[in-house]
Amino acid sequence: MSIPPLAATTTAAALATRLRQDIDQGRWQAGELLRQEQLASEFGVSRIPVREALAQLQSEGLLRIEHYRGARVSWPTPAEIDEIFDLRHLVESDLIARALPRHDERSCRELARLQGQLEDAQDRLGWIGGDIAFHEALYRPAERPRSLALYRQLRAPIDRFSVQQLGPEARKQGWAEEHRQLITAAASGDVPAALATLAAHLDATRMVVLAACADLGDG
Amino acid sequence: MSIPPLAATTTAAALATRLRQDIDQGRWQAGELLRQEQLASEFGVSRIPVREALAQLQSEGLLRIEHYRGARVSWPTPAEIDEIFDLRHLVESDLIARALPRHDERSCRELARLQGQLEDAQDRLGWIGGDIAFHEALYRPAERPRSLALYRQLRAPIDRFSVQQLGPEARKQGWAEEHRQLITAAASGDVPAALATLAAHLDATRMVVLAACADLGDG
DNA sequence: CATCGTGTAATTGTATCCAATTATACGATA
DNA sequence: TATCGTATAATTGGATACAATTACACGATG
Repeated sequence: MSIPPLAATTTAAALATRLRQDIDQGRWQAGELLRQEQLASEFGVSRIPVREALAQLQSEGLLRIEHYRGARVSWPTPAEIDEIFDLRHLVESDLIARALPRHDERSCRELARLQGQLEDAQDRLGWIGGDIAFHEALYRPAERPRSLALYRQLRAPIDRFSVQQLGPEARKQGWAEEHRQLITAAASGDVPAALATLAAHLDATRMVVLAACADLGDG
Repeated sequence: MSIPPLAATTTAAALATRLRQDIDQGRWQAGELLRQEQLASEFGVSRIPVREALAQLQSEGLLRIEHYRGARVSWPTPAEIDEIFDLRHLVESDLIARALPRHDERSCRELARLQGQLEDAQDRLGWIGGDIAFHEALYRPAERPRSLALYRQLRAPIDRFSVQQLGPEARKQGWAEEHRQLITAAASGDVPAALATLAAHLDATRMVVLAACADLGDG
């Protein structure tokens, strides 16, 4: 059981978290403008923390702020999505190779627990959050904080496609199977197997995300 | 000749650029606090754009903002520096391998021009800026905007050590020689040679930065 | 009818002001 | 004397108010 985080956070950060979810859930279309005043009144705050939240999301690559015009959600092109998955392949392969030798029985139990929790997730946001948690637990023993942050940063702009396109059912079998193979590889320290599974996992996800991107671009 | 950017920028962005330089030049010590009011009066603006600039620099990893306490410049540990250079190796190797086949006579002339400009640089900031420009021109033909942005992001938190430690003389020979080898490899499309030179270039820089980190940590 | 000014409304960027929190000085107490 | 508690100052976070810029409606003109 985790200790509650003493609530010492800023409203701008809370807003950023909320807006991140809204973007993932497709609240705004491709180039639609996010109005500061509207968001401020919606959440009962002034525009100052709204602006700081928008700046934060811009630094995460989720939207782009144009001078005196407004903030519009960014829409990765298929080429950018490809590039992001190539980068994820580079970074996550490095992470998993470093993490695997350092996994132990306890960390593998944790992985299994997270996977169970993931398969029980009810809504799409919980499901994507569970997937993130699983992979972070998989990579954490590498003790590479910068790479882990980079992993998060690379996922951020494309998770919306998974959230919006995939229900908890789509590709659930293949994806759960790959996760279980990763747990097995972690338990036995089989780096080549983990690398192969990870590559397959990423390639499959890439195809789904590209398809979702095309669909949402049309609609 | 590049067209001047129509000056359409915000004061927060201008402040961020200036503060970035100040951090690179060692204006603040390891955990020293940046005072908003002081910066605001120094630049003749209110605290609002100062805060936005600080938030921007935090997102770049140059400083960390603590709630109701203030912003202090972040100080990478040797382990973090190692990790950053490992990531640079991954990303820049990928970039150079993709860029090399797409270099032509014109782009190589541009590389040579930038290298000449770099060797003429007078102050340390101009020198580091020239190094950044050279590597960006080297990687740009890859047409991988995300990777290029990542390259910038990885350099940002460690360039200060190069700026503060290295004069234009330190390791100038070896470093200029490596740059010329990279130009030759680009002209001939010799990917293995470029990868080897890049690896050596990065490793040499890593050593210098780690030494500078240790020195500045002591003083 | 299309196109170009012009003026007004809407929106963002910044300054000023207030509230919330933290740091510091100073005295009480063991 | 060292430590704790309290009052005050210093600082940040946020709200309100104003200035700068852009978007839009509307009419004039070819």
